[in-house]
Amino acid sequence: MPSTKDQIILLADELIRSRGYNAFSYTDISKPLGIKNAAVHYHFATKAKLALAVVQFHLVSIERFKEKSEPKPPLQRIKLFLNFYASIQMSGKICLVGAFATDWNSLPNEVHDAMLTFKTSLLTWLANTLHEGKESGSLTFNESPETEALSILTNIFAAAQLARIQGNEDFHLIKESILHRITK
Amino acid sequence: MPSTKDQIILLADELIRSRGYNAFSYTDISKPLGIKNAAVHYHFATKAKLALAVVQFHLVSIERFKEKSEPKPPLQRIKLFLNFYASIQMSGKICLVGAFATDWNSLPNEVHDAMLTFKTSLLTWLANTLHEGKESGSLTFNESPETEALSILTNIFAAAQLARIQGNEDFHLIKESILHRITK
DNA sequence: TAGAATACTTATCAGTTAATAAGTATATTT
DNA sequence: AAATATACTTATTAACTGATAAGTATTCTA
Repeated sequence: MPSTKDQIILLADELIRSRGYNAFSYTDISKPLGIKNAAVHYHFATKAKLALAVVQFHLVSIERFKEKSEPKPPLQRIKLFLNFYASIQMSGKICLVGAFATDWNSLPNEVHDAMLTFKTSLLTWLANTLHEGKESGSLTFNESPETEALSILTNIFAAAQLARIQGNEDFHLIKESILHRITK
Repeated sequence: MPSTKDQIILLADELIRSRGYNAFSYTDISKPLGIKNAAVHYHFATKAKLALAVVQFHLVSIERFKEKSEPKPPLQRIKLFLNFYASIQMSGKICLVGAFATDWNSLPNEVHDAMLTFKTSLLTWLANTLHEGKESGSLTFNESPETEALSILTNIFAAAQLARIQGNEDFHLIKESILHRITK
């Protein structure tokens, strides 16, 4: 069973990516976990520090994802990546990047810095994977790997946001068009 | 000089797209306008109704944009569209779609419905413009106009969000890659 | 086994939130 | 000129916010 601290982080992540950073309170954390408000403050003195812990949790998650997908060929890795976003979309959530971009100006510098690390980590991995796929001839695209990575990331995380407005048809159209673009 | 009601809408729009729906208060509206809290409530009884007015303002804006750009050829229209998003990005704001997607679950059905109209209006215009451009031979793309429209919209509005995390270099890379993709 | 660190609870707070009721000045209509 | 509608202000509220201080039970350590 995960520690209280980990449960708080997990729930905060859930809340940030389903309701938004400025739309959840310490009570939204403490009540479901059956603990008191002050217990949350014991683990995370401020809401900003809790937000930082959520980003750090994602940084660890992405590292695990990289390691897990490493043995697979580039196209398979990209598909895993896109399916990961599909699961986000299906659970009614959005990507951390989209969630924090909206509330950017209510977040402290530490969170800004951690989010930059997160974004860079994602884009670097995507660009490297695309590059490797092009070298080996399994992937095709016109732009540089870095630009194509940007295009894919913006496509997929915005698609999860768009899906909130209307169903998930658009999401899958976008997902498929990304795959068309890089496999043709 | 615009009416108080219009000034409230304009300022609310500014606040929603710079800080987020759940990060601004009635005081953030009343203070800069030199009026009292209750005056804002006089024009917009609830915060949700103010949000709805902001969406409706955008619906009118987009209609004006369509009319204004109508005489121009498809590629020029797309360029105007992308430049409009560039101005959003440069002013540190984000698209309404991105802003409300995050706070989606704190918004009432009326706003949801209006946002669906907004999204549909944007995508239909984009798809029609792309279609016209392909017919006349000025634009080229592999997917259907509807899918390409989805791809362009997600690219550009997510790019404005990404730009919050780090500079505006990525934004321009994405903007250029969209143009490459449809002009080649 | 004494002491200290860990993980909380109880109790409280000052500030902010959206919202409401009642009053007032000004402009418009009849 | 009287009546009415418009556009506010004054004053207040209950609920919630993130945060803190002080106390307590349990576990680990020397």
